[in-house]
Amino acid sequence: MRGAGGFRASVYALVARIPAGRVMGYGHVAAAIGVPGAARQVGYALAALPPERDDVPWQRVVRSSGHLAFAGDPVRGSRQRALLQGEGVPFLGDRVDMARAGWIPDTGR
DNA sequence: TCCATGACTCCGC
DNA sequence: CGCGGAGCCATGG
Repeated sequence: MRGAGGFRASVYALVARIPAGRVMGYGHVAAAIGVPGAARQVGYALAALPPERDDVPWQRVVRSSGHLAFAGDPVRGSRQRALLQGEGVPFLGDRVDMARAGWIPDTGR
């Protein structure tokens, strides 16, 4: 899992650890699994996320700026925002309040 | 093994 | 503060 022969597996495992009401940036996730700069691959991994992995809260992964990845998508975009708000994620207009909703694995907070 | 793609990020204007 | 371009790295054909 983590690291060897499973970049995507590491992403799924970490995203699955994100508690409700919290979010992480793509770059943060990549760095957390040991591959800083691979933010695009995190999104790519979630894009390839199979239906079986419905246990992975992909909606809790947003951009470093706090804006949603699907901001321009009227279908998935609105759904992601609805899911996050339903979990109690603080929003600042159209973007997430990373200062409060941002979650770091090691801190456990 | 090489080439093309992409749910991103940083930097400059 | 918004827009555009270049850089990055893993995955699939």
